[in-house]
Amino acid sequence: MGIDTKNDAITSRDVDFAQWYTDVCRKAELMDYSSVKGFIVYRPYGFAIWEQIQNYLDHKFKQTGHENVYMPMMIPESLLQKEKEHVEGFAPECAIVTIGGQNQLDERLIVRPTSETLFCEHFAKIVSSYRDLPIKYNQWCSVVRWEKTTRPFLRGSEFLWQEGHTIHRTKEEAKHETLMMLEIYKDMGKDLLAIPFVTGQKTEKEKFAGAEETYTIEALMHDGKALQSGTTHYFGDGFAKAFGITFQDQDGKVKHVQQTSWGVSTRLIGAIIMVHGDDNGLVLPPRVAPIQVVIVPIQQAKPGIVAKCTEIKNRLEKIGLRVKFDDSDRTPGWKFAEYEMKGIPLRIELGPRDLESNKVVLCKRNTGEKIQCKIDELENAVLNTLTSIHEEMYHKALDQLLNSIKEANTYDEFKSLIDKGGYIKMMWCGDETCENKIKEDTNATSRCIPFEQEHFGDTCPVCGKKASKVVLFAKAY
RNA sequence: CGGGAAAUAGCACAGCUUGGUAGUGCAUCUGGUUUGGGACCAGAGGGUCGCAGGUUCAAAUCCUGUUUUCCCGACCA
Repeated sequence: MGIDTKNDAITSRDVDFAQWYTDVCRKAELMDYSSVKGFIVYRPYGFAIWEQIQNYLDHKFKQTGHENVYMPMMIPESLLQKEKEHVEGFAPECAIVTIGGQNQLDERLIVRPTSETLFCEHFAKIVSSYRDLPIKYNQWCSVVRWEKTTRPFLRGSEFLWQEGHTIHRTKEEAKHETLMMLEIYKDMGKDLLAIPFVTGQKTEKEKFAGAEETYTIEALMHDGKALQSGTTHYFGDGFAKAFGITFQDQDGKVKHVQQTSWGVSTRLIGAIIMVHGDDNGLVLPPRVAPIQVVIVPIQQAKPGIVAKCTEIKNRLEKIGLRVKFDDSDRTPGWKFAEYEMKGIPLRIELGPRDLESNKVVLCKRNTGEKIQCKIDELENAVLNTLTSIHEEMYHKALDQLLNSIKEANTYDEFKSLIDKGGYIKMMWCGDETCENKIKEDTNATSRCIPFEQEHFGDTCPVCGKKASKVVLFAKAY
């Protein structure tokens, strides 16, 4: 009924994107707010998406020789302060414990905002020979950063993530690791999330506190804003020197290790929502969807309906699919709307008409398209449809990304383009003052120096000096 | 952290101006009829009004503080 619709409907994506996003987060039952600012409850359905991401990445990490470990949550203040740039980068957003039990602590403890320092302290203890290298660790955990403005999944005071930390014998090996992990993240976008990422290097201004080089995967949201979705860092020997991580090499000399770190977070859930979602709610790419297929019975009281649905569920589970059969006494219309809100990629409808003709209706979440399918051919049809849903979603997002990238040859052109959203590519002199000016004038930031470089000018449109690199700018979350 | 708005049942809101200890719709529960796009009828349960103080015979309502959320800036994954 109309009233029902009014209460359950979400804000239109193009009317108020921010409100739409919040509505989807809550109505798709991904999260709930807690009573502490910036800390959210990850509800089962939201957490299940994270678990899919974890499963995918954990497998890739292990395939590439990484081991999972767990570091403490608390960092002694003195430890965090060992690397100058690092502490300066994180100090403003640290939560600090000053009391333990009943007593004031002698040394304050920082709730980890990231674990570089803990890994470094540990590495220094366990490495002595080149034979000990490389060490490739990963940690799944949460970190705390006292953010001033928070939004579910996109920016929280606490968020879940993985952080990889590796140390290597040579610069080449560490750099290779840094780029290999970036490639794994990019592949994850394409294979799992159906999100195309632009990859490239961060400018000096935007790189990680303490890193020598930072690389990034950048995605484009439906509202035209960019989202940094993951980063990998090459540290060189900066941390190794600060923390004394040394080893004796084959030539007998004592050397510092070469180090990397890399991470993605639950922010990826925000990316999925904002890249794929629509006015009916969430739209999940099939491979990351906790439930890939939902079976909705029509007139389920009629003989044979429930039995046939159960049979279909079993057959689909047998080929490895995640399937839900909703035999609750809700009406079909209610179930359609509910599972669309939750973004389940494929719905199977089965009623008396279907039973009679030995067919089912497949309905694709991403397009709404309905397809008749013979029950005998169900397995292949479902697998193929899920595959094509993934491909359609990826290519739609890719088209949006590519169409959004505009070239600016003058600063005026840049300023008018940047307000329309998307990425703007522009020649850049390499000077941070130009980035700062752009930030001040337009609120846009440099997102990355893309790997795919081209040359369409000799000067930086902002300052007029010589320019050799193309940089992508955008307004970002 | 600055500027603005908000907080009353699971959700969305009304009540506040002019104090007299809550109301509507949806949701929930029970029974029945239904079922191909958020069903219908009948009945029932549920809140002390974000939190903490204050004023008052009396506070959802007035005052002070505080927390959280949303929007806009500055900061960041």
